[in-house]
This record gives sequence, structure tokens and C-alpha cells, in this order.
Amino acid sequence: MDAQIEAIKKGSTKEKILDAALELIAQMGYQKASMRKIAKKVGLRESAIYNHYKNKEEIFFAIMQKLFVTDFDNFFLKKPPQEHAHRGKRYLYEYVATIKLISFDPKHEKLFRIVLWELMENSEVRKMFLEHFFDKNIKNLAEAFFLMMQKGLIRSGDPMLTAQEFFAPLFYFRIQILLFKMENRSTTHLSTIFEKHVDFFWEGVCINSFEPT
Amino acid sequence: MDAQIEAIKKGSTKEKILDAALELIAQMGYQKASMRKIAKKVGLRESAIYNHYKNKEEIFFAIMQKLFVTDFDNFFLKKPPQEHAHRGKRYLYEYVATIKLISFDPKHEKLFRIVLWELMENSEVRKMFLEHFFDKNIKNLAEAFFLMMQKGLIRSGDPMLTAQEFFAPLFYFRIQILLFKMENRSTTHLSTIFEKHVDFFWEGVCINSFEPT
DNA sequence: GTCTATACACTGATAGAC
DNA sequence: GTCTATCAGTGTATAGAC
Repeated sequence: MDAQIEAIKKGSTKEKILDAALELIAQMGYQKASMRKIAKKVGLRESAIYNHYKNKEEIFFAIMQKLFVTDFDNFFLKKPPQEHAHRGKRYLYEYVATIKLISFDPKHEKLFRIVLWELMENSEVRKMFLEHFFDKNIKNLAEAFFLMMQKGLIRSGDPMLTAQEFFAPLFYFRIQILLFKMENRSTTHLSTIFEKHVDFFWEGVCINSFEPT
Repeated sequence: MDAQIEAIKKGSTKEKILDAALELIAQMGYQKASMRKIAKKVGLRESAIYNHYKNKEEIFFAIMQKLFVTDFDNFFLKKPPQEHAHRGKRYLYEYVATIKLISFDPKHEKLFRIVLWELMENSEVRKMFLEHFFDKNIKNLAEAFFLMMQKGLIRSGDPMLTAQEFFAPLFYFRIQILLFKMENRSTTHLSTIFEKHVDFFWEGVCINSFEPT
């Protein structure tokens, strides 16, 4: 019992190292976040870290796995295209609401910073990035748009192209939010842009727009 | 005369240093492209470089200035919105043709690699990046779309939003091309996507699409 | 302008005492 | 598990001879 309380209080040294490393890497990048700095933040000598992780790389991938894999791709699990695509515009609203939530969440912001930072340096990160932003999301959205085309909700065309056209601005806005924050530029006008995007997109593709308003 | 020939042959040590640095930085990033490596590539001792450039940072900004400032923003100089926007879709085709040309040009590819690499690290690079991809191009395109709205070529709306909607996929494709190349993934299907984007976009915004085909 | 030699800070990582 | 001590390597940059 005492041991358990102690473990929670300490949060296990392994966890504390990960937290400290996440903080530092998000703040100054992988290279500059040295083992010495991580150790200092945790309150350890740098050599003690090597009892918990083989090397710096192992710490990095522990962070990536914990955040990227588990927290990033949850929308389509909750709202699979097959079941919800028929709702058309509402489905898209919910999709961008998720992206928006993620874009402004501090934890995901840290992760996204790290990912962008290591995008050129680290092939594993690059593969995760490509899979998420250029494969997985596009594939799922394409399926949704294919169903919408079948139901006659939107004009027919290449579902993959449609998915990219819908997704690209979200990608663009998300990077914009991150960079604006880094440069201390205001992001308030970006809070409504996600919904505006859906409106603009929907007006361009929906069948009803053929009838002039 | 002899001195001039010699200068051309040598290309001036200063220039050779820039070329070598560009190559190395694009290949391994700013951090890992050490002064030792740059010197070795030029055929100098590392200390000799300091006779030409104060430090590594000065080399970096010499490259940035040379490439980014001069070669990046040339489209709107040749085709200002005021004079060409009335041509509607054709103007957009020419715009994406320029972007496409840049995206597949080896020299610009190197620059873009470096920029993405240093995006998180270097505030100056970040400012250039933001100015180019989120301010300048959007502002110019918004002007073009505003004129198109006035001429009744496209449905009216917020010109800035329209510009972002048109530009974001180009941004998305360009990053995709770079990352795919880095991962040795095929980019052949991306060579036609720029034109497809214009078609998709135009079908969504042009006035004539109100009449069913 | 270019060389040799060197200074100095910092990196990731290891050996061995406790 | 954590400590002290230490390693080899890499980084930018400078002093002074030629």
C-alpha cells in the first residue's frame, strides 16, 4: 500500500523522465534537449537515466509512441464513415471540430511541435507524419465522400481528390496556428476558420447549390 | 584579364563556400553541416572560412537571402492580379503551373528542404516562411479573387477565405512531394494533381456551375 | 588568404564505488 | 538505482606563422 502511494507520488522515475523529456524537446528540439538537461529537470544525475532507458533515442520513441499512436487517430474509430457519412455536412462539422480541438490542445500542440521539428531529421517521424496526414485521414475521408456521392449528397467526382481538397486547408490552418503561436501572432481569427472552411467547401460540392439561392 | 579568368574559374571562394554549404545543409540540416565539413567540401581548412564569413550563421543567411528573396516570389511580379485576374480560370492555371515548376525544380527543392528543416529552430526562417506562405501569396490571391467576384466570374464571398481555400492544397501538395521524395515514394501521380485542383476548385466557385451540365 | 595549432564548451555514453 | 569520475567525439571560433 505504502509502496503504491509512493509510486503514484513519484509517478515512477521512468514516467518522470518521459514528462521532462517531452517538455524539453517540445521547447528546444531533440538535439538541444540533452540528456544532462533532462536529468537536471527530473532531479537526477545524467548517468542515472541510463538505468531506465538505453539511450536518448529510446526516450524519444517512447514519447512518440505514447502520444502519436494512442491520441492522434481517434475520430474515425468513434465515427466510422460507413455509419455517419449519410449525415453529410454535419459529419464534416464534427470532423473539423475534432481537428480544431486537437489543434488548440496544449498536449497535442507539444507533440505537433516535436513532429514538425524532427520531420526532416528522423525517418520514423516522417513515416508517422505521412501516414497520418497523407494516407490514413485521406483514405477515411475519401470513403466518406464516396458514400456521400452514392447517396447523391454531393456532386460526383474522384473521392480521393475530394478528400484532399477538404483536408488540405485543415492541415494548412493547423500549421498556421502553431507558427503564429510561436511568433506570438494572434490566432483568434483562426478559431472560426474551421467552420468557415466546411461552409465554403460544402457550398462548392453539394448538389443543392445547383439551385441558385 | 587573367585575374578575371581566375575569378570565374575559382568562382570566388566566397561563392564556392555558399554552394558547398547549400549542398550540405540541404542534405543533412544546418546543425550537422559543420564548418569542418563545409571547409572539407570546398577544399579549405576550416579556419580559412572565417576570412570570408564571420560565422556559420552568416553563411546561412547569405544562402537564404540569395535564394528565398530573389527566386521565390516572382509570379505576381510578372502577372499582377489587376491585369490578369479577369482571365479567371486561365489565371489560376498559370499560377499553379508556376508553383508546380518550383515544386519540381531541384534548386528550389533544396531551399524548401532547408526552410522546413529550420522552421522550428530559426525565427528568421519562420518569419520568411510565414510571410511567403501565409501572408504574401494569400494577399495577392485574395486581390485576384476579389476582382473575379466583381467581374461576376465566381460566386461572391470572403476573398481571403477563397484565397486560403485555393492556396492550401498547393501548400499541402508541395510538402507531400518533398516528403515522398525523401521516403523514395513515387510522385508521378502528383504531377497532374495541380491542374486537377484548379478544375475541382473552379467547379465549386464559378458562376456557371449553377447551370447543371 | 591560407595554413597549423589550439582553446573551450558541450555532447552521448560508460565504469565502478556505494 | 544513484552517484562520481571520466571518456572520446564534435562543435564554433581564434592566434599567430607564412
